[in-house]
Amino acid sequence: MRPRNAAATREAILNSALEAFTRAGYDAVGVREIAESAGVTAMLVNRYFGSKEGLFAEVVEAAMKERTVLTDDPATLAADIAAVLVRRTAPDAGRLDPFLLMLRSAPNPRAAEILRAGIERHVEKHLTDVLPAGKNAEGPALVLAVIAGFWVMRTLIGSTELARAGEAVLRTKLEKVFAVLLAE
Amino acid sequence: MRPRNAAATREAILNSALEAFTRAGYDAVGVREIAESAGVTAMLVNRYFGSKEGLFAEVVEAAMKERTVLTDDPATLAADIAAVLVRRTAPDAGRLDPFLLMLRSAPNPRAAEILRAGIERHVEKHLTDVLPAGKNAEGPALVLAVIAGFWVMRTLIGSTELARAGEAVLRTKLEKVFAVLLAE
DNA sequence: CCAAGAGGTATACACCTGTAGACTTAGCTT
DNA sequence: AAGCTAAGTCTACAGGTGTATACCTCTTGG
Repeated sequence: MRPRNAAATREAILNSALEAFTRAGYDAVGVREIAESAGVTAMLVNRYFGSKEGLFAEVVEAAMKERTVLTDDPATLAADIAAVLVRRTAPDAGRLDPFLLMLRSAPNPRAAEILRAGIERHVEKHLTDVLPAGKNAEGPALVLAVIAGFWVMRTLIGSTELARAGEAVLRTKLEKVFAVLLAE
Repeated sequence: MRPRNAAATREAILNSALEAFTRAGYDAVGVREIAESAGVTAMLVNRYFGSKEGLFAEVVEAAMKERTVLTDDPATLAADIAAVLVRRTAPDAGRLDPFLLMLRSAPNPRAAEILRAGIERHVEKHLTDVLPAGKNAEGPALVLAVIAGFWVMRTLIGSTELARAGEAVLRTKLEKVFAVLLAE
């Protein structure tokens, strides 16, 4: 049994859940699995978060609230996004990115709705704030789409072509794409 | 009981499976569900396809073999892809696209591997063939990534920004992106 | 000192999962 | 008409799902 510390236990469950949901996706993870890896019984999860869905909602909120590593300078934004993206999706990179959480959980409609809300409230908003307030309203959304797609093909699917391609080439091409999308 | 026609029954199962896997993804669909909607017992699925995984493999093969509607003219390729993509992801469009099959099933690693093979053997290859044989080897893979990402955000997640944006704007921006990626 | 309540566990339910093995029946062939 | 085989079904298993109810036990406050 865990030492009786509600706050710490909650945090432990939240961490286990983030790891599990990101690794396998909402549907493929059971609450028992999450609970066990937090050193706790399954029922405690429901006591603290109401339900599996409630737990997921908190995980998403926590994952998206963390500031993304981006410049505040619109001029280097495209290059910055491209560089971070290529590095984070590299075959040897640690696999704990909010995008993976999203892509692996999105097939479940309830999870998808939670994710949509989180993205628009945090990620998309953050991107919009950095950009000069112009009339390019769909720019950030399209940038996110490209990022998501790159994650899908490079890590979920494991495209051999994207694995073989040099990182420099990918960075260059993606930078051009982001530049096009972020241009007013 | 179905009339005893092995070929027709096989086809019926295959069609039901394509529909179900595309609508809900590999993990969220049970063989009983597929069998029932084909007017058949669950065990017949395994008799014909060996296992759920075997069935999925045949579904993917069939779905990807169908020729994609693309010009053979490299000059209008970018515009063509953009137009088809925006139309097929429209909120009122019928939802039976191989990309949905892929995105909803990719979280399962075994399914992902099957999908990767299918994509590289059919879709990616088709795209490569249309392009002028240049040294832009990662072009087609990146185009697929953008398409996949757009599908994710517009239909799986349901981004309100991408729903609000006019189709013409989306088409224009995507065309520019594809042009960048397909350029040598 | 001991009772109250918070933190955590145990048991159970109703249902679904993929698939193995034994069984039945329809339809063609002789 | 009979019989054989392909086509299809039935039953069952071993395990997993989320979660509701009831229970236990440690810690703290009076």
